[in-house]
Amino acid sequence: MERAAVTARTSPESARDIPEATVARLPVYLRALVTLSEQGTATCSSEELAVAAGVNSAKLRKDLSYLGSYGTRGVGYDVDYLRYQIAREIGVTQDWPVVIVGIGNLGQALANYSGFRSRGFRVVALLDADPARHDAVVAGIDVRPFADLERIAREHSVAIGVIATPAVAAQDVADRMVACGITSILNFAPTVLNVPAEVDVRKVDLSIELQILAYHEQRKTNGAQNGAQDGAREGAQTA
Amino acid sequence: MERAAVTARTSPESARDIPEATVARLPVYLRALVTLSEQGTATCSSEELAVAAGVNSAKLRKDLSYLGSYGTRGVGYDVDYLRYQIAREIGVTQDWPVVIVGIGNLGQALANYSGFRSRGFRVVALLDADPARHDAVVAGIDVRPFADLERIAREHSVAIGVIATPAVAAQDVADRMVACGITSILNFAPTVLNVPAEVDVRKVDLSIELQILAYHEQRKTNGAQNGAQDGAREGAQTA
DNA sequence: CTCGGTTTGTTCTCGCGTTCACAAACTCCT
DNA sequence: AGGAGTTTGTGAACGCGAGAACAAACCGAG
Repeated sequence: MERAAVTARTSPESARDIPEATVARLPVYLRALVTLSEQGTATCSSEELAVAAGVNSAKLRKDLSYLGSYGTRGVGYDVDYLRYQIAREIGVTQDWPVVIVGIGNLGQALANYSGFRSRGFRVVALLDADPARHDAVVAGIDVRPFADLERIAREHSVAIGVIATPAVAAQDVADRMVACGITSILNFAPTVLNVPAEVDVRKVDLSIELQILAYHEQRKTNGAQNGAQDGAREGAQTA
Repeated sequence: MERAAVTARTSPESARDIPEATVARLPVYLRALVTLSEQGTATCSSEELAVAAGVNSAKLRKDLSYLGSYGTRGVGYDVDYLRYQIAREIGVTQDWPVVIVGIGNLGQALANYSGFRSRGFRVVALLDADPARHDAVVAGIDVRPFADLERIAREHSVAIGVIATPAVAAQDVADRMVACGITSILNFAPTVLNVPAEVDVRKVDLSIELQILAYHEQRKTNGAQNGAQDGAREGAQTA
């Protein structure tokens, strides 16, 4: 993992240390470029792209500058060219194999998500620990026993796993994934995963997002008057 | 900071400016406290809670200090007391009514998510523009026409809406939500929403999360050599 | 009461990310 | 060819968040 000094300049243009905040925005730019391309737009300015991506144009330009100089001053960016460059930088010029574990409501929704294949990913297996689900076919893919994980991960060189199980099972699934060589995990289960440092985990948590909204919503509605909810909010001094 | 004179108040000035980064972590702490409470833990130190929440203990203490002084030096935090204080600060001591628009695979999964009610939210309506879905009952709730949004939003004083439609419909849905007085939107559609400044939008985007993972994954596997993607020219060293 | 051990709350410092502002570079028109 | 008008790429200032470190506060033992 120590590629600190080995950041060789083998590839001509690729920038070496892209800030994390920029990495998180590149997919947004990529999607905006795809949309522009489908609309027949050949070139766009940083201002146009920034509006389409919902960000500040100065931030956009700085983000793109980490990848290299792919624009033309006085003109803008070639949509298809920039789109390819960002896709290459992210690493989605061809598909990554992905396994989904936990084929409940959410897992089925994910399996049916059409954006997978069009955006650089391919679902190679659906796994579930519950034998009652093993007969099902979801999104054209057989649901297999969780025990098949190791074989499938090996056969397809799977590096990315998605966890859509209940919270109690998530840590076990993660452990097995790590043991099978998976080094990137997208976790939909509402729990904190414990994994080795070299494994990347991103979490998507519905209730956390809603609670963040609730916090701000409370501030808004309390601006004029406390309430809308109820009045039983006095400082209940327990203990 | 001993602002005891102020912290005794109820809502008005209890904690004015909580950093956004802290707000985003409060729900994580809340969940960890609920788990600890269910396990029968009465008190915990910042270190224990930090481990359970997956963060640094110094960060945890600083976050909690924005809410007030709810701990006891030399002892730690009373689990149930702190849990209540965080829930109150977030605003989930009672349920927020929520509408879900777009009852496809994802919308159904969200409607069935049991974490809603237990974490401060109550689904009051499921709406879909497709008449073919209007006969369905999902999670015990009738799927209604999208046109019912205004009536339902008014009757239930709905402030939070969830968009689970295809991307092309999302902006229209958002516009209608805003027109109905909804001021917080959780958007699962893969598109950028354009809303007035006073409306909060949070987006959850599967393919963006996966692409971020793919970027780091590419860096890991390309540790030594760059260009395993489009470059078969260079001997692919899969170390 | 005093003292030692423990844990919180807070201050300080540092690094990252955002934004402004502008020179460099390109096109188009005359 | 040259100048006017655009737009990119980037240096610099600024604000926020992360983490270390420490004084204050609390408990229990003697």
